[in-house]
Amino acid sequence: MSEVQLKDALDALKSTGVRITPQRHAILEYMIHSTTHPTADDIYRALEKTFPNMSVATVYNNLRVFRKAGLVKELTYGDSSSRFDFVTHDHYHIICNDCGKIVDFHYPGLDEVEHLASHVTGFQVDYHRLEIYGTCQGCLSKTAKAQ
Amino acid sequence: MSEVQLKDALDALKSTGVRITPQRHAILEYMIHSTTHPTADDIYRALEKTFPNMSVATVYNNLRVFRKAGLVKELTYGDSSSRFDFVTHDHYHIICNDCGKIVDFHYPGLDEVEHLASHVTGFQVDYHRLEIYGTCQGCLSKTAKAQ
DNA sequence: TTCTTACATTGTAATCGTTATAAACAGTGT
DNA sequence: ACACTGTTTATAACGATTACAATGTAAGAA
Repeated sequence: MSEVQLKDALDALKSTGVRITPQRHAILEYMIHSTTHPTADDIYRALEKTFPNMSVATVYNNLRVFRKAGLVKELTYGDSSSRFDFVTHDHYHIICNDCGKIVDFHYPGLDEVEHLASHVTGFQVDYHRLEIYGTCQGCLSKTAKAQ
Repeated sequence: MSEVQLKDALDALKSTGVRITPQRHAILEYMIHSTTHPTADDIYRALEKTFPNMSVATVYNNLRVFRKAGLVKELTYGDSSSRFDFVTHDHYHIICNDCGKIVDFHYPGLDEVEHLASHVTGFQVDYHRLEIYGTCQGCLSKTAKAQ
């Protein structure tokens, strides 16, 4: 199934005239198989073994290419580095304020909010971003024990 | 009315044992009267005249103090610098992808999403963040003319 | 009041994520 | 083979934010 995703992504890229290099292939593959939401540096370090000469700039460049192609979303989480998320179905993120863990969950799109916002402000709406913050089960039980 | 907000904010700070310095007073006052969503540097430059010796670090330090006290929210918008928003009523932001303008709009809280997310993931939910992205009227008419 | 202590501010250096740049390197079409 | 265009690499630069050490300042105890 993720093979299909990869193929679709590569096709989508090719159709927009972007060349498929081994590095791009590897980055996409890594992102699709990754269950976490990696930073640029995560990706860089994960592929270091396979591409000893690859530059961090290549990772950033290609993440930007993917983002422009709509294959990847960038999540700016607080002060630290951005995390990147391969776009699959519509889903949102819930983020643990203690350990930074990010978990996906599904929810029907918030079209109504978009419409209202567009109506009130006169903006042409493109998309939205929703994140929920809290504490994950692991950190909850950790602090419970500590007391 | 914004005088009341300022007084409330100062009281809230004092009650948590935070000292009210002239700089803190000025930063809070600026944020409450500001209709935009200023960056740390905006605040710094605005108060330069009144506090010629104030350091940028002071602005950052105090914004962090305010954030921890729940008086101020930090908006990490893309790659550039964070913007800070004095917390008033529940409102959300719509952001122009062209010029970066941020406009407030009201919408009833998304409690339902929070509940579902909490139920599905087992997180204890604290708060959420929602932003809508698009193009503002000004930029829309600008690009319309350019064609 | 004066001393002491804890918190605040200041100025500057350092950090870290990200981007710019220039050179070397493919692929593709002629 | 040649020119062209897009890609990677390596490194320098940038810019926002933070850490740190020194100085300043307010409040409470003696």
